[in-house]
Amino acid sequence: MVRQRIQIKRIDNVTARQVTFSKRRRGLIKKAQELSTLCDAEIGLIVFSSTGKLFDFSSSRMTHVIQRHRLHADNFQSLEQTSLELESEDSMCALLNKELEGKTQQFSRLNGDELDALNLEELMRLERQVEKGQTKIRRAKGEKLRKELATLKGKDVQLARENQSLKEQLVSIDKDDTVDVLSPLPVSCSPIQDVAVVSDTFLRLGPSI
Amino acid sequence: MVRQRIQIKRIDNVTARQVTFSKRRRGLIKKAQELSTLCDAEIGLIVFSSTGKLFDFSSSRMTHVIQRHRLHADNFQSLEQTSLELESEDSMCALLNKELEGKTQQFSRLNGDELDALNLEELMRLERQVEKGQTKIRRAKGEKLRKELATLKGKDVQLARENQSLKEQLVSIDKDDTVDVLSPLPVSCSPIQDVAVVSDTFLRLGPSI
DNA sequence: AACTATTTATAAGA
DNA sequence: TTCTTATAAATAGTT
Repeated sequence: MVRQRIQIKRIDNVTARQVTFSKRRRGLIKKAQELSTLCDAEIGLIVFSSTGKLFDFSSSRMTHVIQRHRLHADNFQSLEQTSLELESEDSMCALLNKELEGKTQQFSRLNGDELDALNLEELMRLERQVEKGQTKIRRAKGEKLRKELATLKGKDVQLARENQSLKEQLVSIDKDDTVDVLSPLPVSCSPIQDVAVVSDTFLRLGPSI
Repeated sequence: MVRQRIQIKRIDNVTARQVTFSKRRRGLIKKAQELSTLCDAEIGLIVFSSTGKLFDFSSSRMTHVIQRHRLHADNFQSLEQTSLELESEDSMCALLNKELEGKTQQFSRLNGDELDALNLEELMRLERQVEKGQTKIRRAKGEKLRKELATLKGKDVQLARENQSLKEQLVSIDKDDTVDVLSPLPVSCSPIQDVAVVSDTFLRLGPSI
């Protein structure tokens, strides 16, 4: 519908799907609001993202909209309504269970387990998928690392400065000879520990930063 | 919002309101459909006109959408929970739902998405996890490949043998001069296609067999 | 319902 | 995520 008209079919790319979802969800909710205001309509809108997140809008209490819908639905579906109503929780559980199983299997396969049933092509697709994820993870790691190092560097400089000023203080105190230099320094005067964090971070790095 | 931009407030003129309702209702439902298709979202939309007429759309069973909505609502409205009915099925569903969300997130992260909340150490753990999976997947691919090649090789040998025997038959038939050699060979006599599978398989292989 | 001048929504890219 | 922008889609007012 813009730049280029798109087909109305599932967007495979996860990122693109999330972006589109975010934009269109807001558009949809805005339209629902406008319709309810302009035409004095009672509206309930429920949206679950593919990741299971809930978004909703209702012009009045959602429970009221749902109640009213049930009343109307009863007129036309009194046959299947009773049995469905009773089983709904059960079937909900069953559905969730099935979803969970599917997701668990996908997860296992991404971890290299339960691969027996896959054919060569599927294995190769899986391999590509893992490589994509790997790239993203490494990029995220690199960024996180850069940020952490920048922070530590700043801290480092600051601590070195503090160190310097503390040394100067000690020198001037030594001159006065009025202080017991054997008593422990207050905590804030022990920069060595904090500086050590820098090298610790370096040690924890993998081979492929 | 055309010819002249309109204010989003109740349309007083009854006719105009009905017309607008009809147009916008269709637009809204179309948008809901598109969003559910494009983004794999579960959507329920309920609209009552000011005259009390019901229009609705749901990407799956409306009852399912409503149930799922109640589950989510329950998580945030523990105040008004009637403690009696929530004991069994509902809490079971809520639990499954939570599990599913958790698994979905893990899955996303393995795919390199939703990494923002992870710290450096977690990212590195994730990287190692992906590498392990990758190794397993590659091993599985290699094995699958070896098997497929072995099978094809066997087939190849057999087809070569068949080819040979067919040629011999042709030679002996030529001698007789009793056969129309222009008529197409029966399917089972066209070994070229089958042999081609071998090289096709080679072409499809990734760089890291 | 159809038309069409405009507004709005939004896909792609930054 | 948020902004921008070119373009597609929706729609207010009219016929």
